[in-house]
Amino acid sequence: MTTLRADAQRNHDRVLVAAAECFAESGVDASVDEIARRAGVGHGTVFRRFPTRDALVVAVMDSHVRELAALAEEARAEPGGFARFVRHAAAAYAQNRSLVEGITRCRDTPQVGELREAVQKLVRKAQSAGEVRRDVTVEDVLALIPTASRYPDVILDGLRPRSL
Amino acid sequence: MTTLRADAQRNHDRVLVAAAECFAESGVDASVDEIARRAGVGHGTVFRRFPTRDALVVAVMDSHVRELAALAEEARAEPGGFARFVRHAAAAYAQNRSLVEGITRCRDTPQVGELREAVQKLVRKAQSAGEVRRDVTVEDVLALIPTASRYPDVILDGLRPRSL
DNA sequence: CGGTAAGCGGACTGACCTGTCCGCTTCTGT
DNA sequence: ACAGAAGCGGACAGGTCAGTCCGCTTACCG
Repeated sequence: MTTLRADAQRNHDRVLVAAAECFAESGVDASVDEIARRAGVGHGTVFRRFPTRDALVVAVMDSHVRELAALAEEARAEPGGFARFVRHAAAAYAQNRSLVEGITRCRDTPQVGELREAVQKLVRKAQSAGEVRRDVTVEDVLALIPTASRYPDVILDGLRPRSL
Repeated sequence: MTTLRADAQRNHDRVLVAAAECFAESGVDASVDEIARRAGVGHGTVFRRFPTRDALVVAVMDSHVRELAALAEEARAEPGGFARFVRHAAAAYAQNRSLVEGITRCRDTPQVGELREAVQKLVRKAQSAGEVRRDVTVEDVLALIPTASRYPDVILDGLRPRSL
């Protein structure tokens, strides 16, 4: 990929920012027209950089997913990091309504794969420490985060081993 | 409202059945055309009975909501009925993907009001019996049922008072 | 059985959306 | 400063969907 012309690069960035805002506000189905308007470009310009709307969704989710993965990575270093991660991730979901559907839609991208891996390690560590039920999987944790954004304590309690 | 002509009544019922099926299979955004096709009528007929798509959604949700309310009513009679209700409602949600968004969209209908009331009583009783956290509200329970359709144990455990 | 009101359904409208295309503009290397 | 490449954006095509309308059909009642 040869370098972009300066104006093209600027528009590229503007589109990405505008798309992230639109998705967060109006959900992941925000129209390309709306995004282009907010970015101050024609919608043809959006399609030149991102050949389909889906490509744009993937591009926007990319950075969000990376952040979550980094969060999981960090949390693994601290004791009790699992709960911290769940709370942080839940807060991110609470602030951005596009994350649930957006990340679901990007399930098969390598970035989400890395996120899964990071959370996997975190879960295993927490299980070894007796902080989390043995039968809980990464998928379970990722699936539960949206609910945890409203009910963190219910979810965290529910994930702890029962003190029989 | 004068009584309908026989054929009109039959079509009305067919549309309702078809709509319930389409919503369950394709989600609550299934198109009127699809519903009309399945019902074997023209889509003009659908719009004559249900002036907007939303009215159709409300009509379909109505019976589902009534069932859930009846379930809550029943459960109140039995000991441990709360968990039973949550599991049953969760199962209903699991089988019908339209319930989550459908019921959310009908939040302000009197039927959902009755459901809320029935669940309210059930929750209070369960709290008196020490089966459910004191700080849990009806809204919380209704909001958690979709998650409970995938993770009943996590949710039920999370709703129990902590044995400190 | 025949008149008539009720009902039917498909053609039509207008809004909205994704994705393409091409004449015009702007940047950039020399 | 200039030529040519890179980029721009709005017009356009093609699709879907909700909702309307009206000429034709069908059920009902006397």
